[in-house]
Amino acid sequence: MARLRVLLPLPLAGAYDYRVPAGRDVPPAGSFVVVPLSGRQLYGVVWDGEADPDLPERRLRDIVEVLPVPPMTASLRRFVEWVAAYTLSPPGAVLRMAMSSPSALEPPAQKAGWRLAAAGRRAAQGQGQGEGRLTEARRRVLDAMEPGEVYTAATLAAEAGVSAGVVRGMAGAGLLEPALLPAGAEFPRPNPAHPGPTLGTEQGQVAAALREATAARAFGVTLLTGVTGSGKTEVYLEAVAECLEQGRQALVLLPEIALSTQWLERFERRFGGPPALWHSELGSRLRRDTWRAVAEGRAPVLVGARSALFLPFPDLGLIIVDEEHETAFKQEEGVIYHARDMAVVRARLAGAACVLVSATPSLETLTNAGTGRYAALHLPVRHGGASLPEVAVIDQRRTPPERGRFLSPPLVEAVRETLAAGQQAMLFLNRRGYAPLTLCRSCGHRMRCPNCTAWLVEHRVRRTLQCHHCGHAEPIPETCPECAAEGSLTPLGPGVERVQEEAALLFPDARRLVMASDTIPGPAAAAEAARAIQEREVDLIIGTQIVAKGWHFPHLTLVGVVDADLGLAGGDLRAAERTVQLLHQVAGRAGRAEAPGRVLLQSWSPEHPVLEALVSGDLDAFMEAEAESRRPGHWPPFGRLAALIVSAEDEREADRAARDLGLTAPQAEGVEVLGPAPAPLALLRGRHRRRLLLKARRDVAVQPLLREWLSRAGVPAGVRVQVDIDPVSFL
DNA sequence: AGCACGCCGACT
DNA sequence: GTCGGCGTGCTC
Repeated sequence: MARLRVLLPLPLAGAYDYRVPAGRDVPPAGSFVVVPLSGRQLYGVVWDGEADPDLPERRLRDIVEVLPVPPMTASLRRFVEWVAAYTLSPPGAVLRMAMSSPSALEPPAQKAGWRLAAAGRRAAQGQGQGEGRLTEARRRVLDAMEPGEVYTAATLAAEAGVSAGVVRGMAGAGLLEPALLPAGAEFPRPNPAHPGPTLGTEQGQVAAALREATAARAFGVTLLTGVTGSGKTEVYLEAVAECLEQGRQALVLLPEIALSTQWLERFERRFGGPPALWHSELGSRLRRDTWRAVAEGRAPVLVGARSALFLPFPDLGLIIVDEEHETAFKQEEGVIYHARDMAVVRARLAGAACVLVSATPSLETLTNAGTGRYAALHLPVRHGGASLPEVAVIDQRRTPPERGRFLSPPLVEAVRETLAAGQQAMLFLNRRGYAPLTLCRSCGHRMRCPNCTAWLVEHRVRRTLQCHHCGHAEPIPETCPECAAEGSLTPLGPGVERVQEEAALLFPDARRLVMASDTIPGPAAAAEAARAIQEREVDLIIGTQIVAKGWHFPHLTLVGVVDADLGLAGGDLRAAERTVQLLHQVAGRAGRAEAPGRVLLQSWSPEHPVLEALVSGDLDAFMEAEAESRRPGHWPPFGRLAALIVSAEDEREADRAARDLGLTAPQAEGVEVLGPAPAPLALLRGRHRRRLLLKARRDVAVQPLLREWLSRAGVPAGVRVQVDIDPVSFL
């Protein structure tokens, strides 16, 4: 009896061997199968390679069933293996991401529909005999139908522009016969020939280059840069159009797909219809239908969050990573991976073109473009004649805000002018809630999270103190929990809620909108906010980083950054790079139409290179300097990093395990291990955390080193060691 | 990921 | 004397 290997979506070390019952066909690699495992039945994938001939027959069990789904392509199987090896995760854990909708593997439910009967086909060809006179309405229904295709009564009536009664009547007359069709959403086919927006000369040239890269039907990476408003989206949608014309599938990754309603409008303008969507908020039904539509090639374009990389595209021709510098592409839990980097790998294994898009590319990507590994295309000007906003710093030391206030006089004045001119203004502060710290004025006690090394953030609207790391929330106490003093708890520092309170005092007549992840929880709220702003129902937007991405606010002419220094503190390798990217992105919201924009950055250290770069607008020079500061120490992208996070409920256990790991650290040429040290979030969700950082030269393969190190060290029970290859966050 | 087996506290 | 807590270990 034949044996084969089956990979299961579980964190097991490898594939398990199963038997194909006698007389049954041996399913090819990639087939989705049902197999027994310790008394239950699981879905798995027939994997490549030979089964172990030494495994005794009695330990083998039979494959139960081969599922009627297109097999997983070799390209996706290699991708699963590659990601597992790179991230040091069990392959099954990666496979689980590629099987994220198990119910999609089951035969789809069928629903009742109609197709042309023999009499209907004759009538359609004008050879009807005795089936009654062919009315105009019935004629239209026949014209709308393809022979052999199955339609629901409702879609058929809608397509033909007749009432449902006509369809019923035709069925009664024998022109149509009942048939079953797969239930679930019909997936629209975006039309590459749809007349989209007209491109400018330079846009057209860049679009042509991207089309060429896509038409090559081979792997290659292109970096597409250009300031906000230069039309990068419209340009890369031409690559999508080319991919569709090639008959291959296209994948667009966006950092925050759930909030991207304006992006979807631009897509529809180009293609006359929507793409398929993939993100964590999809309902289970839509999720299942989408997964299956992708697998069957019925979804030619899919737009999604990072997890969409693991969808079973049968013939992927193009991957776009928009806002490639965004840290949201880094998955920080479970299998820890960077979707931008994995997109490049997925494209290579699929023989697809890959386009990385950003106004402010990451240093990693810039370096790859600099060495010629990636092609580079640039859109130099803003489309439609709009100019870049003018950026200036407000020196808080010279013109400080009033005591207990956070908006300095020049910024208040600028907002006033803007509002008086009937234009919109935005105040940006990357901090949710009312105040980041609550302090007792009487004894100095600070309200902190019981589970994490973090202050509790006051959310005045919800009347709670919240931890932004673990979700802990408690009511704001009347008295200090430490010294019992009454009314002594004082909010310290601003969050967007507090800025909105100040704005209410300063600009009482302005219609204000707070945009933060807790006030804009999903696509519907995002769409409503975008609409209200576009319709000028809002004068002043007060927002966190969610306002930075992808929005188009044509009447916004002033952006005030409440705290431009925020994010520069702390020993994070990428703090400066990230701050430049975020603030540049926010600045790009201003002045997109005919009115020129203005950006004011409140800062206590205007001489900081980040602020100077933003004011001068010379981000290239800033990134070059950033590169030169990282090169000598072999910091990324000129070297490799891997973080080990050791955690345990017991603090001493965590300490001991981390110390033991440090003592057994690999000693090799070009490799350095830093730590252990308490993680900045030394306590997270009740676990004590220690960090070690392995730094290696670029030419060192860190995975074998780490594998050997971890197996040698032997982690005690209760202690968890997470490996984060290419860490982005240093918490 | 489940689920069983296994060793220490409050009960019919 | 048992029922049950969830800590370790195995599943082809």
